[in-house]
Amino acid sequence: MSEQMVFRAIADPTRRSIMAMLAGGEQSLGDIAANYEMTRPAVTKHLKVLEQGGLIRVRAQGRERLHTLQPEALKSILDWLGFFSQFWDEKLEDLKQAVEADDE
Amino acid sequence: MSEQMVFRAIADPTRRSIMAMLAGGEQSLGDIAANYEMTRPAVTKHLKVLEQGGLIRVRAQGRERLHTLQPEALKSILDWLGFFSQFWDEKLEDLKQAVEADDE
DNA sequence: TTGACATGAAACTAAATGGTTTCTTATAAA
DNA sequence: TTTATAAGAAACCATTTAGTTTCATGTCAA
Repeated sequence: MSEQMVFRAIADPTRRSIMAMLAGGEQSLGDIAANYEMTRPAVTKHLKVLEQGGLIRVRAQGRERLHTLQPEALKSILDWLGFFSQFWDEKLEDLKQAVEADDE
Repeated sequence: MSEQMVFRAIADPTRRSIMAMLAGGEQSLGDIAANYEMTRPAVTKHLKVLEQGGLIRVRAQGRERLHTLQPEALKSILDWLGFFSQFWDEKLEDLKQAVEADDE
């Protein structure tokens, strides 16, 4: 679950779309795949990449596998953006610190 | 310069490293390439991807090409993160709005 | 307990990606 | 005006990626 895996995971538009969909709540592979032209195995692979990046959690229930968004994993991205905010706008850095303080 | 090109550009660790380096100021291809094991043409390709994502600007000076960081392009990423902050932490959304208000 | 259904796994393919080498062009400096 | 330097361009290669098809497995329901 390295930082790199998060960047990799969000690089693909289909995966970002899946994340947006899961923001609406837990969904099975079938539910998710119904929204795309591609086959289920293709969607499964995207879900695996998202899981490796820590962006979703998977839970088996009966013969289904339910996927839930894990948006906290996006903090790596926020950290990275924070570095550049030095050269851009100090407010992003402030926000980042606020979010982190919120963690405890 | 689509949103996708920004996500694609930052997906590669070498390119993120180049961005960090350029945060220190304008640099020529030679300057940048000196910091990597790979050949100059390889670095050139990375720079092209960064340029396509709007993350750097290139300016010719004599026989050199000077590259400067364009961190504003990272706003697409911030926007996208902002959507998920709904499901995570409202503070990120606040920050995003603050940054955008700052634009005028 | 048979059948249908949700998923996993494996083998394969096409295209994109990250890299190389070689060659050319433009500018600066001796 | 040669010569050296900075970079672009093109052709090529290996690996990864995003997708497919086919087959196997586990679970629910008739």
